[in-house]
Amino acid sequence: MFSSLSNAVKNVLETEYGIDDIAVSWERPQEVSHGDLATPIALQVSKKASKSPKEIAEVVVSALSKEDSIERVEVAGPGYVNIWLTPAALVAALGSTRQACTAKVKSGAPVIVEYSQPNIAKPLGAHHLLTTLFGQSIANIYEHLGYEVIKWNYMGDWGTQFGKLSVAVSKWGDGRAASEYTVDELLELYVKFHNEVENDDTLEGQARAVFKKLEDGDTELRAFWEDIVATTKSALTGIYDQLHVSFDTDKSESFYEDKMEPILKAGIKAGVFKEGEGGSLISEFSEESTMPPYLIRKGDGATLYSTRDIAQMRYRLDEYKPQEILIVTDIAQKLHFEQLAATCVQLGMDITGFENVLVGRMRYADKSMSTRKGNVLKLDEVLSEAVKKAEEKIAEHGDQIQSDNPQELAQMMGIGAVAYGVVSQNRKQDIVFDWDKFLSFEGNSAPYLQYTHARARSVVEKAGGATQPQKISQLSEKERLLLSTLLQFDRVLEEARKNHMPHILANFLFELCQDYNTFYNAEPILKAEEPARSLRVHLTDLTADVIKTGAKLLTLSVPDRM
RNA sequence: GCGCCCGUAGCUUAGUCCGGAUAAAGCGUCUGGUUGCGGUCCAGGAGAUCGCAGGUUCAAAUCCUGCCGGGCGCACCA
Repeated sequence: MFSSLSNAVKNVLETEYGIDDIAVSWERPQEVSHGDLATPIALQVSKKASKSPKEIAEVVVSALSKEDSIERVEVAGPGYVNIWLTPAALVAALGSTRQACTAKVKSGAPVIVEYSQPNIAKPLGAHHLLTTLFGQSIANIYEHLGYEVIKWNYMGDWGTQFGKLSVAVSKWGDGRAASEYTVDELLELYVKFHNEVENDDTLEGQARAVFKKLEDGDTELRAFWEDIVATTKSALTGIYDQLHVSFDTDKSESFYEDKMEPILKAGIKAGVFKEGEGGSLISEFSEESTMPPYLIRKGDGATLYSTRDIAQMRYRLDEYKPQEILIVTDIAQKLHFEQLAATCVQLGMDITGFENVLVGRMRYADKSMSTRKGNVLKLDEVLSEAVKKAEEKIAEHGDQIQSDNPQELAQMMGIGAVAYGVVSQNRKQDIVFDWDKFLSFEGNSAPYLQYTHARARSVVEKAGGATQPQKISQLSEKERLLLSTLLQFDRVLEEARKNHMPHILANFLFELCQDYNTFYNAEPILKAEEPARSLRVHLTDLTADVIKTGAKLLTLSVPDRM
């Protein structure tokens, strides 16, 4: 429907003013009194057409007034065109919203989404929430819209940190086999290593030497490494399950162990990799770029994350021929990925589909989080605290709770509140960790969405199910508002996908809940006369479906009863 | 030093890419609303020189320049 209106506007602009290269944007007016749809197109083309905005708007209005779906259209303010659609057109258009609740059939080249990136031998920290949840949501939205998605967890399972851990275990461990240590114990040893460096400055060198040995194929170290990887992966699984996070592959740093040599050879041969200080290998960039040189190989011949990232880019392009590669990382890594991209281009790779999707950093109010210092807030602690708070909340409401399974509900609310706190915010924003914020249960929060969903489902159930409304000739103000919000759903999904911004979807769902609750309080549903009753039940049913669909894409579950 | 990001009601944020109507919400605060389809809800009030100063424009939170404040990055960690 929107596209037919857009075409009508485009046609008249072309015939009247010869303007044929403008995209017509539709907005949802802030005020109900401004109609269902509005476009500032007349203001935008005013200069090009050398006519006043109002004059152009009049022309657009007269063209649009011939459209069947339009009840009323007028010029407003400085030159806006405001449109009121007919009730029949509005109700008919709900079909596209209903369709948007079902995942589309997948087709086309795959989209690789890389996110979470935990380090082996370390527990997930609260700060991993950002890349993990934004990545998962972005992947979910792509998948829902019919893209073939490869969800990729690229774990830090290689590198000098392994040398450090090996040194720490042999120096300060209690003699147990490597597989016997828990992740938390491994973290303690890792932290101890960094503390001891202050007393013994040979430790760093030892760690590097041990990693070099591992990389050269030492079988004992290899077995040690495998034990640690297995321990960490099994610990991660539980926490990912709670967050509704899952992956299609976890090909990690070690996977590229044997894929770096060809890259290094080719890069040297092509003259892209040059000798740097101390026998190292670097790539350099043009002066205009202002980027510092990129270290590809260390002076001692050992590889780096940059070496593996180049090999990984090559591998992904060759193996999957993806249309997009989205790597979700925090903003501190921006320079690294710019250098990576420039280096890949120098090596002749076509990386047009690559984007480093940046998320903000999470900080505590006072100290910055650093695994090396051990002052990390562990994610499992955050989650269990959230569930505990939800349990208290449920107990407070006692008799009003209708859920059959309060424990499951506490999980949904607690984990949901934390996840919503992350995913409802612009991903580029830094987040200062604050318990009150993460355990918010009122207002713009996961439980608000969950409550509204349960309420709507309950109404539909009491109505005996929803049916297609017939012969709607008029709409109340609240019905119209809810309806036009519901109609935004498919466009919101596309916008969230295109910009890799899940919070656009979260904001929409919140607004939908507000509009539904306003409607619910203003109009009787079950006691209304036909045909209003069937329309209202239908709107209620669709609202519930949209909330459930959208929430799921954001990793949130919503209960039918609570 | 060079580069990047951020600065919007008391607090937390949306809006900035692509300039347009009276800057939009949540929390907090004040006043109201349930013999009712689920009150974890709803209606309303107060609360903002959009960090500061210039510039471009018919029109600037949005674009440009400078400054201030906060954060981050800048080769042998990832």
